[in-house]
Amino acid sequence: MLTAGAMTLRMRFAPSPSGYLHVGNVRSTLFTWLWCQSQGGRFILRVEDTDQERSSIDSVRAVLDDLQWLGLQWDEGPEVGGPYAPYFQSERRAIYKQHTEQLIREGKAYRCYCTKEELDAQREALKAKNPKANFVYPGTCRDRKDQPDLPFVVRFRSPTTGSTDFTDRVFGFISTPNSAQQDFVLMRTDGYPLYNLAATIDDHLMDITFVVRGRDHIGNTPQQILLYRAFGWEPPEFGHLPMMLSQKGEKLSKRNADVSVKDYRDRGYTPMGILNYLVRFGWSFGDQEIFSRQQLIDLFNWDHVNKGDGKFDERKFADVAFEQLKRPELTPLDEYIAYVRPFLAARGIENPNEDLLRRAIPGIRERARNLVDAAFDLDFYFRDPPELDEKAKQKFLTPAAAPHLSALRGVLESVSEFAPEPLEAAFKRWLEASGLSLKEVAQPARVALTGRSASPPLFDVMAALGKELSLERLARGAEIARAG
RNA sequence: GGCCCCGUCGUCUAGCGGUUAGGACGUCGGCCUCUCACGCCGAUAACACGAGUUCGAUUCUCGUCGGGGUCACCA
Repeated sequence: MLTAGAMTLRMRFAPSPSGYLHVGNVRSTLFTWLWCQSQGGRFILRVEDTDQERSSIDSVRAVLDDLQWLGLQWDEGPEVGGPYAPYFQSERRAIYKQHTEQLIREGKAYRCYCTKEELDAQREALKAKNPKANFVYPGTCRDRKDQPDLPFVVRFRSPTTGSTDFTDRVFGFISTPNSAQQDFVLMRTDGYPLYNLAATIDDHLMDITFVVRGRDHIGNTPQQILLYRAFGWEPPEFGHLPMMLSQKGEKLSKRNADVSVKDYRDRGYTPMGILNYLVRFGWSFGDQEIFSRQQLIDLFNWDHVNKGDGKFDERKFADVAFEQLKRPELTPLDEYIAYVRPFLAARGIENPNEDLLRRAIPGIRERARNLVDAAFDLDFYFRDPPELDEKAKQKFLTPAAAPHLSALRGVLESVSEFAPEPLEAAFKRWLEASGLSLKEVAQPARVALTGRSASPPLFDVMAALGKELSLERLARGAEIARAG
């Protein structure tokens, strides 16, 4: 139907910089980005900042930062430029004005002098008579003569018969009767374009071939198609995604700071942890749940995109994020280190010993569900002496345990290779000779070494800490235990 | 209310006429174990309802009910 084939795929993400980037936006962007990656398409970022009241430069910055952190880099747009610049709609006003004037000249749009107040009054009057009535602009100014001295908005002259149809990549054929359409506003009194006008003009001028966005835009699509036709342009393909609802089933909004990318980043989720959860929301690949970035690029397709809305599940999200963090093939050691560094810094550990960090991370991988936890789990390795948990101290660093710790220190002093196996062997020999059980000694030793009653396996901890630190901590633990 | 869309365990989902309706999260048991975890085993729980079509419907059609989106000089 639409021109395809030889034409290069060009897709876009067009955020309005009026708040944090939330997970719903990210999912649309992710699907867009993935499809561009796999099809060799171009991914364009366009900032829809035509609403001066709501847009802010800080929000632009936040959106760009979040996208880059997630690894959803755009090929054209702010910072990287491109052949269709500028990519900020606020800098394209002349273009919208020119196109609007063209529509007016051709009689496809007209100036409307009704004020907001007048319209609001009409709407209220109607509602007063019949609360369920649907107010539509009555077309008051459709054929009104120009009033050079009055402020005006520009309205589109919508058809009243027939229907506007399109075939959605996800939802299939969607037909909307034009009788349900009204003369929607294209340009405000202040000369700024409204969303449908600006998006349509830019999508065409920027050669966008495939528009992917949330289902909340389905109602805008007929209006935009009407505009494409009015300009004599060919509409792109459209693909709408089902809604991502909050846990409670409400629409996600930018005011919901608790579902913003920034928030999950602060909570210690990695980019792939976030993307992996989001990609499975509305898309599936059989029973597979966990994917690498490259797998996603290779496997993503539109055949398995669902239509049904869904509710966001915090616990499932946490689990997917954990799964990504846990597996070394998904988060290699070097990446893990880079990710966890800021969280260690937040705990006051600014320059952790690199070797120690490398040795310690394998032991905490399977128990840290996120990077906040990881930094906590790693903490005792780098703090000397380790922070001592009061309860653990009282329970295990008792006078009775003191001689055991001293003895253990002596035993380990003679171990030359500080690796888990030799350590365990030496430990067990000593237990056998002294008639002690591992259970009796393990917890006091753990508290001495880590300051806590829960940690990775003892021998792994000692191996990671190394001989010097291990002996030092056992000695100190024995001292504390003796003092009771 | 108009227009549009959707409907499989509590949640994300597999299924594309014949299945003991599968997986994952969660929850509840158990195993493993030096602690905490990881892991493993098991249990729990779903085709909204009603008519058709068909030898046979979770699957196709229609209706009902339910849910959602949208109807701005926001995007």
